[in-house]
Amino acid sequence: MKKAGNCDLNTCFLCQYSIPEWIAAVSDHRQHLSFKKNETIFQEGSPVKGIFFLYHGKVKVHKQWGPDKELIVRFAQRGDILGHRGLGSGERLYTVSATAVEDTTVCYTELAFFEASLKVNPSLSLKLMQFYADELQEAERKMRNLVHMDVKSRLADALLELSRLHKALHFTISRQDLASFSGTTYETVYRNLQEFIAEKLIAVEGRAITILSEKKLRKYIA
Amino acid sequence: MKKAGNCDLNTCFLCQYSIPEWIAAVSDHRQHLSFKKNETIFQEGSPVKGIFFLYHGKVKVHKQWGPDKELIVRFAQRGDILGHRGLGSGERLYTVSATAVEDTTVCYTELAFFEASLKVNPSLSLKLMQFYADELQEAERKMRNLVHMDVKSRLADALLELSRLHKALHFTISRQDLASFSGTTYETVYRNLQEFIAEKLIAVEGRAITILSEKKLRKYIA
DNA sequence: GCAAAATTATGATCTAAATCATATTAAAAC
DNA sequence: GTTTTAATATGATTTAGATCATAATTTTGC
Repeated sequence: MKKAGNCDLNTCFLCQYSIPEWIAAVSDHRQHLSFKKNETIFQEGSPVKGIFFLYHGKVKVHKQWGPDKELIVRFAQRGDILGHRGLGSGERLYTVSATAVEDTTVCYTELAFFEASLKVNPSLSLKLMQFYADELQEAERKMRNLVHMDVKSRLADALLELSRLHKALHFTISRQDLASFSGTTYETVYRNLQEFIAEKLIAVEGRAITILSEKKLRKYIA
Repeated sequence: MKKAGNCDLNTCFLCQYSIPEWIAAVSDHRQHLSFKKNETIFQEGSPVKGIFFLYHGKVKVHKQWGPDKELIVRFAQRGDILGHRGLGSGERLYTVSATAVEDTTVCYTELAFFEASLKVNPSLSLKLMQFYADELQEAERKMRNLVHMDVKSRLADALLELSRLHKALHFTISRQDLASFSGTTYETVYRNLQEFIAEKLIAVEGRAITILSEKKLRKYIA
């Protein structure tokens, strides 16, 4: 982790939904940090000191279970807020970890400044509230999927979500991350990907996955 | 569902966190409804017209999967807000159903009034935001549990949560609801409850469950 | 550029928990 | 208060998917 070049004050969740008059304050209070691939941005269980906004790169948000099991709850993209899960009514501890999956640049603001931003910018508060509602909906939809859908369907769902996130039918992800994102194991992902390939729903080359039939993939979910 | 006697303007999430001057407005805009055991308060997929506050009774918040599978995501208690999951950025549809598990009285306010309340009462907004963050944390903790813990541990977790919710070591719940809350089936709940009884961690009489050793039950989770 | 570490590939085995089947009992409805 | 319906009890069977084991290949660090 090290300091990095400036963001454009125009991209992230904070800047997008703050009134123009506030942007100067943001500029004064932000700090730029960059992280190499696989570096930890913040760690589950450690105290929340501030909020992050992703400027460049990709980040996985994940929970650990024991030494070697994880669950990826979200992939964050350019502009996204990171660390807001820590803002509950309990102890201010991160309830997830955030790890760069490629070289990444983020803006960081201390908690106090972010809270001031919420007070000053009603539309920021509103958008954050909506974002929480969206994430809660999605988390509970996935809970239902974990309980009632089989792995192949969950994997189809994960592939479609990744495609949506990347705004492309083509993206790159390791088998293990795909397993942690679908709530299963590496081996099971491997086998089901083979099946999808045989059914010509996807094409795979190393870590690169291309969706060939979004439609047929979607049928696995309903 | 029918109209019911007045709430005390003092108990629910809305009244608790509104400024005193706003309470008169709440009084003008609330509507009282009562639901019998097993009646539906609102249904997954139907449009969000308003927000509910539970005044008396118990409500399960659940998602359906096919005709006969469900997942209970939450039990709501006196004072709790209901329907806020529908306030995301997408279509305003309830993403869960709410069903009375005992005779229940709720206050109802139209969406527009609730949104006005949020604008007028910053501390209501703040509390709602914290509540979302709490629920999101909890949903993701449960996702991790579904993926990585076995049923017996999840059942222990569910029993402890129910105990916490009821603020008592004694509570009442059907086996099927316990299954839907733990992400498993009736039969598996039945068998694991037998084991807990044999281990003297709980006592069961009909639908009534008493926790005998919170401590030992807790060991199943860690 | 090479050694070490991580990721991928693939078969064999095992097991937790779902499903099925069928009494029995309890609760609700008429 | 009896019929109907729903919830509980419990054994037998099946299966999806985890775990284990071991190569082969790729990536990364020095």
